[in-house]
Order: sequence, then C-alpha cells, then structure tokens
Amino acid sequence: MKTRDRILHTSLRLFNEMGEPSVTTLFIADELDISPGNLYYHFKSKTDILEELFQQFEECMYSILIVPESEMDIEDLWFYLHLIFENIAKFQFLYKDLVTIMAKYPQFEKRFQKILNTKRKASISVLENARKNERLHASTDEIEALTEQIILTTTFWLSYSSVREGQVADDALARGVYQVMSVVAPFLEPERRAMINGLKDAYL
Amino acid sequence: MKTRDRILHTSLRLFNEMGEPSVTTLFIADELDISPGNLYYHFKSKTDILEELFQQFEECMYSILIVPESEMDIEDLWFYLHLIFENIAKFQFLYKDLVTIMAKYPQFEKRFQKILNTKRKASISVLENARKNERLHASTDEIEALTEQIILTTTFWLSYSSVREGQVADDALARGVYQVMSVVAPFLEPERRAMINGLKDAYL
DNA sequence: GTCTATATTTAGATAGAC
DNA sequence: GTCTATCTAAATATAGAC
Repeated sequence: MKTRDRILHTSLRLFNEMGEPSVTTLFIADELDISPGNLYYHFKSKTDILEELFQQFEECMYSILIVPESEMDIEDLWFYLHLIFENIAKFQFLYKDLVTIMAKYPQFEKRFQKILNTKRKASISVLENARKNERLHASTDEIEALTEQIILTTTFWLSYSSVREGQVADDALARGVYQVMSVVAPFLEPERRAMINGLKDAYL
Repeated sequence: MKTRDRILHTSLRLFNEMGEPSVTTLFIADELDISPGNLYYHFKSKTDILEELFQQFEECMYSILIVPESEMDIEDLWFYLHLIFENIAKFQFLYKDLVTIMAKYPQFEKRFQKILNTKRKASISVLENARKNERLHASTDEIEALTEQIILTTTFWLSYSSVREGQVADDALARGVYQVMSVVAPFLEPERRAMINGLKDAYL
C-alpha cells in the first residue's frame, strides 16, 4: 500500500474514532510512523485530505442513491437502509461533527445539501410509489413529514448514539435501521406493521 | 449591566450565531470593546464561560422538565414542546456542535446525558399515561421507539435546519414542534390526528 | 476593573539535506 | 520519497502599569 493511500486510510480511521477536530496532521503522521514533512509531501494541507475523503463519500453515496425508487418493497427498504447506514458509518466523522465541519470547510456545505436533497427525493418517490400500490396509507403532508423524519434520523442517528452512550455501540447501525422502520410502520397495513415490530426481537 | 454579565450575554449570542468553535476569547472581548485582559479578569478561562452558560442551560431545562408528566393532554403537549424548543434555541450553540463540544469539554458529557435520560423518562411517562386514557394506541415497543424518535428530533432539529438551509430559519422552532407532533399523530384517534395535520396550515 | 504588552502553546505548514 | 529542523499564525492566557 502506497504512503498516499495509507495516509487517507489512517486519516479516515482516526477521524471516525476521535472526531476530525481532535486529529492533527502531526498525530496522523505519528500513527503512520512517518514524518510530518512526508505527510505534507503527499498532501499540501489537511483540507486536501478532507477533500479527497469527502469525494470518496460523495461517490459511495451517489452510487447507492441512483439505484432504486420505483420497484422497492418494504423488505427492500430494510435492506436499502442498511446500505445507507453502512455508508454513513464508514464516513461517520462527517456526520458526528457535521455542523462543525461544514463551518470549518464551507466548500462541503452545498455538496452535502445536495446529497440530502437527493435522499429526500428518493424517499418521497419510494413512499409515493408505495401509496399508489396501496401498501402505504398516508396523505401528501404525512409523506412529507415522514420523509423529513427519515432523513433527520439517518443523518443524526450516529450522533445521537454517540452522545447518548459516549461512543457508537456495535449495534448502533441495526438500531438505526429499526428506528427508521418504526417511523414508517404506523402507515403500513397491520400485517406489515407487525412484521417490522417483529424485527426488533429478530435483530436487536 | 456589569461587565461579567455582559461577557456571558455576548458569549452566548456569539456562540449561537457563529458556533462555539469559531468564537475566540479575543473576538468576544473585541465585540464588547473591552481588552482580553479584562475578560480574563472576570473569567480565568474560556472553559469557565462555557461552564457558567452550561449551568444556566441545565437550570432552565430542569425547571421545565419537573413540571408535567401525569395530567398532560395532546394540546398541552403542543404547548410543552414549544417550551422545550425555546430553551433549546436559547442555547442552540450546545446542540448545533453537540458532539464537538462534548469531546472538547468532557465535563459536560454525563450532565447532558442525564438531561436526555430525564427527557426520555418524561416522554415515556406522558405516552404511557395517554395510553391508559385510551387517547394513544401503541404497544410498549412502539412507545419506546416513539420516545427515541421524539428525543432525537428535539435534540437535532436545529442542527438539521442549519445544515439543510445554511442557517436556522425564523420558523425553525414551529417546524420542529410540528415535526415532533407528526411523529406522535399516527398513534392517535382519527380526530386528534386530523387536528395535528391541520396545525400545519395554521402555523406554517 | 481595565488597559497594554507579552508569554505560552499548539496546529498547520515549509525548507533543505539525504 | 522521506527526514529533521524550523517557521508562521492563531488562540489561550498572564504580568504589571494605571
């Protein structure tokens, strides 16, 4: 593995473990047993490391978001949410210090907003489709509020876990998926609603 | 107004407006047209300013949280959520950079967790009570998930607004209250549910 | 209580030898 | 590509005069 890639890899791990504001360039270099000068040979600034990681994040997220929309069932939703949450967990440093990072690196703000908007559109599309197929019973206002709730929960679930328990627990992802499903459940037919409530015993 | 109080007052305003990480002691002093030395005469460190503001926050929050529990109706909930959200907005700097601040000032972590736990207990108590009175139709698991959802939403609604729109809009509070109500609505009787959905037209 | 001037610390970044 | 040594800038904090 080349030094440049090791820097990216270790930076991501340290950011996720300790929070981006606590990780200095010197610390990254120490962790890799290389000199600060060497690190700055490969990246001209800390911002450049962030920029490359943010690009990776964007690519991962969009590759997930282009897939679905029309032919998604509730079982697919469960699986799909896992994909989203895994990607969020992979770049959790972005989410945990979201407001701080957006203030410190304003070049990311519009791009993150665009991802949120894409997610909102995907969510509304899936829910409207489920309504057409009579699997979801909700008004347009309810679908809008439900979408806000889904995006808010996916975005801040790891922050919430981390503040609540002082760290992100092993089952935080599964709990996040369950939590989002529990928001959708009340609008489903009784049998599907029971299925979601049953997921708690099966997975948590 | 004494200098010490002016420092607290202006610090809170600047933290809320710009985010705690962006506000230096020098900037606070400049804003007040006093010298840094004067600021450090009144507070021996930036942490001391934070400590006093956090205490104010705790007192405000607990004074709201001891009140209710048993005899609260859905109309009261609407009013009560406004109180909570107003207090959160008053100390929004804490919420917007929550994870960052908890990492930088670890002495606040347990105390914030205690507030979250108190809120959770209050929420469960109110919901269980509503179930007893047959105004809420939900299982114990559903009440638990609903409570998580309510706490998550109140805690991160301002962060979400701020990231989504680049700032906290004027109607962010009202939208937050509506959003929480919309999470509870599906578990209510049709007439109360319709009332909550009607709140959108009335207030937003 | 308040000021000016300065010290301390630390993170980010560069220069130049190897 | 990598190292050592060093620089700069910014933020926190202190000393001592008034």
